[in-house]
Amino acid sequence: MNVMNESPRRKELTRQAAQLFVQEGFDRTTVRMLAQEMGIKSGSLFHHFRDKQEILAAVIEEGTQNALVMARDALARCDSSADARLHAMARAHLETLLTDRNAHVVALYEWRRLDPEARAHLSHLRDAYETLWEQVIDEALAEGLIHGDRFLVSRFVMGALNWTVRWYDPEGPRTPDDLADELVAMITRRPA
Amino acid sequence: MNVMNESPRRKELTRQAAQLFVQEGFDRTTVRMLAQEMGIKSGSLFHHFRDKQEILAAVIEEGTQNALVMARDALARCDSSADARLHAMARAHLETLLTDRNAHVVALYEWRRLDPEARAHLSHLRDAYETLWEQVIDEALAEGLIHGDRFLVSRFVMGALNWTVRWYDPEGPRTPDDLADELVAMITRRPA
DNA sequence: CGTTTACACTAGCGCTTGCTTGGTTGACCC
DNA sequence: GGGTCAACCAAGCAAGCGCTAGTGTAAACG
Repeated sequence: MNVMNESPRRKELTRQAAQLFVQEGFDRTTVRMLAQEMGIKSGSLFHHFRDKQEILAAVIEEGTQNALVMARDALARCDSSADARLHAMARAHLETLLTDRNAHVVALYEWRRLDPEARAHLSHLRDAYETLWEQVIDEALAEGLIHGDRFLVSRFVMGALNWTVRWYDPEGPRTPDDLADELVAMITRRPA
Repeated sequence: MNVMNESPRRKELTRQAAQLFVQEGFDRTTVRMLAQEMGIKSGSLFHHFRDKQEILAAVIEEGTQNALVMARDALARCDSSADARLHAMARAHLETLLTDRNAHVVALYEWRRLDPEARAHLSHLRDAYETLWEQVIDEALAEGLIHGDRFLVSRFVMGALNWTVRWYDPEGPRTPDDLADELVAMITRRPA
């Protein structure tokens, strides 16, 4: 059992697991269902993952890692004005939420099913991401672009953004960038 | 099996079930755990509820029903200015989220575990609540208190509010009213 | 060539799950 | 004081669960 590796095979299996976790929820997804989706038998699954928990952790790690990379890239690519950076973060957030939807839905809904060790490890990743947000919020506050409590504003913004997975329809008329722009407009006191 | 009634006994059992569902998640909560928490044996549980699903539906119905009543009362109690009504809705929302926290956390996290019939029934309740919000948002838009797309603004606000169950600490320095006021300030373009 | 390695299989163990069945208890009612 | 009824219990069934053990196989390696 080569449990620790980052093989492309394992990446693909993780992606398929995410799909099922979204459809059925973690607890209702059996190892037999996972195996069938992957085109193997349930026993073979444990060649790639130590146990079912590890599959969940892999899914969430993937999604969070990607979000962090996307956000850092987006910040690196834009100028230093708080407005530009706020837009960049919001757009990057919504873009990962779309392209990597399954993994993020799992991260949002099944976080509590992680065992304590996995949770501790993944908390660091998530904290790094949230710190990015707080920095950008701080800059916007410093420039007078927005007002209010830094802690509360960043929580409110994260909530508004994450809630989109509940109602956003990719087939609808609105693009993720539309949402991002409207949200930033809403909190920066400029007409949309 | 007196399944349909609204006995006070059943209300109390529902409250205890909500507690467990929050702690363990619906799927991980066994009927034996529920029975123990209720001080009865697992078999006796099915005297009060048809099956495990019905307990979940009862928990969510309770919470949503209460939220609807609270919101309507709050609106009835305040004057007709959009600002006052916006505050009233936000405060009422956060107050139920606090006093009825268990039921609302279950509604937010375990909604997808409902079977189709229960979901259809409860959707109406939830829609009624969301319609209230959209009306108040409409009034605020009409008065020029806020700007933007009615649909998007109400979704963003609901997201920001519902996300609070993730991070809000009732023991902390902030009251629910503080949060409500800060949120309204954030979207109405007035300094906090 | 023989050995190793990655990946898959079959078969099933030990346990837990939601739920059923058949029966007991005690409070209330005419 | 016999009948009714809500509330509970003891016992257990059939199904499904995560996971393990042991084996097969084909490609890669020296």
